[in-house]
Amino acid sequence: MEDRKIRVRFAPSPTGGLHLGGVRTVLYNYLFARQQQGTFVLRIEDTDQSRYVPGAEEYIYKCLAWCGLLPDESPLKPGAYGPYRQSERKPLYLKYAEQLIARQQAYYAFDTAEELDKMRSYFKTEENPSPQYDRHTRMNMKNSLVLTEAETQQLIHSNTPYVIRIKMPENEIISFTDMVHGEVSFNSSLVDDKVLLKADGMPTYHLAVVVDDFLMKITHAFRGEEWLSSAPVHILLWKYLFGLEWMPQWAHLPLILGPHGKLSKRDGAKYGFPVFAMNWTDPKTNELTEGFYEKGFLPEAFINQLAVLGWNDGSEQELFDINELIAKFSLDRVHTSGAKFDFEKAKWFNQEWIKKLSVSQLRIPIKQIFEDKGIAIQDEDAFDSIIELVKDRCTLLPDFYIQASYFFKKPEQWDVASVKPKWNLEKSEFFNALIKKMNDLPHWEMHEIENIFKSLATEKNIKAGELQLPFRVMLVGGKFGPAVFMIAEKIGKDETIGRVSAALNIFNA
RNA sequence: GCCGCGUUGGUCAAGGGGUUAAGACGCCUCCCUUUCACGGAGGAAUCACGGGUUCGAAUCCCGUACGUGGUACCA
Repeated sequence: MEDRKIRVRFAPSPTGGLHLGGVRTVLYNYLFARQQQGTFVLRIEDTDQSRYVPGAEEYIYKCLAWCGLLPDESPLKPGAYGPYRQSERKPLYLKYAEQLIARQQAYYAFDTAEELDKMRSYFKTEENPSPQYDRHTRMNMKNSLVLTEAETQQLIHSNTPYVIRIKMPENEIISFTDMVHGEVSFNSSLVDDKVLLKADGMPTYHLAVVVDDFLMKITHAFRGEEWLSSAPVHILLWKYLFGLEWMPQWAHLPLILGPHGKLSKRDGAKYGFPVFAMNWTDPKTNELTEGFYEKGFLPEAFINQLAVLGWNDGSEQELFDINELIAKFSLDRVHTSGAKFDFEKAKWFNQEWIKKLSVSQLRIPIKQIFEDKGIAIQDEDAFDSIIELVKDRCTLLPDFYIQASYFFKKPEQWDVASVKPKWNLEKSEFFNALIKKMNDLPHWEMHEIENIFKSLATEKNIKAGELQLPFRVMLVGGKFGPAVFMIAEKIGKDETIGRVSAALNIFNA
């Protein structure tokens, strides 16, 4: 048991966007697998045909690829334990359900949806708003526990739809040791008779997760804490079907919360931050939910923040690359309590990673942004130096466009308001004279430009400082950016002169 | 309602019987910078509450409150 090869899995259901919590679960799986020289498998939990969403599975691969968290085994890259889509494993599950029935650990139930509703509303009281299908109610229902063997067989043979439910034992303490929560226990009397096999022959999550984790030899199972309350069902199933000694070690990860509790797509829309890894468009409603990728996050930053949202190494370090995470990650330092996602901090992580990465690593995504905006980059070396010049001012990737587009085209508008109040004839004349001086300048180089600028200012008896701001606004459009004379050097003599005279017309108007 | 899991500044968090209760984000002040940032120096702000145990509790125990998840032929 102890020397089994480590195998972990991420098992999403392809029903929509991949949210923060999902990515973090992938990440912890990935880190653990890499650290332990194990195998990371991706299994698609598509047992609910009514929730099938076209494109969702491809989307998951895309997100994992962007994050750099690719699985070792998946539907696209099958290993020895396929198929990796539960819908394709359908024939596997029935025999396990029947085995449970044979041992009276499960039973057939023929209740229709209407009959279930009826039962629930009949037993519903103020104290018990949601009655369960359990030891209190099951003997009032239509199932093989109350029907005779002959009646049951008759119903099955006449193709009456049925499900198979687990028969929860009475008053048994079910406990296990969770890798993050420690000892957790439940009383079986309080757990309902969960459906294991649906009327369409598909297993529910409860059966599928146990059967597949066994068949795929999963050793450690990470999932969100929302699954903790159904853990007793899974544990019982392991005990009945395969033996507890083969059960993976569970780790129920704390939830990632939004500003007001559970993180929802709504929060993202409402507070202006993404909740999905990448843009997701619901094919039915056409509704678009923004992703971190499109928002301009670096995968390194995204992963880094998710890693430390619920885990830390005990030191003051906050910035980790993937290799450090692989080396340092440990389940016993994963928190037990949920954490609110803080978009401000997310931006900080991105900014830090922009500073951390080399220009050549940054170039590709930034170049893409410029090209999407219609600015073709021919000279990559020049582009690199511009990236270097402005990177301290950027927190999200699109900021590079805002901070550097004026190197490639003249400003679309000028921040006239910050110039106008102090604008006068003398200043206007200064710039006219400056145009001439610049024109005559043989070496177009920042210090030389600065020299003529300052000596002209002295000559005209105006403080150079008061002229630099208008000059800046003329060249970049606003009050931002690196040293003005550097900008002038980069955009060139003709362009500088052109922008000064164009702006002069506006300022003098 | 019932069951599970939680609770250290606004947020992320370290600390797990004796600490001036780290650090980070955000916020504020100042320095640097005749732009915006970066950077630097400071500041405000925390152990949910009530009982125990103990010489001593943020740390251990019990309650309460609050939050959160579950309570589907969804995962």
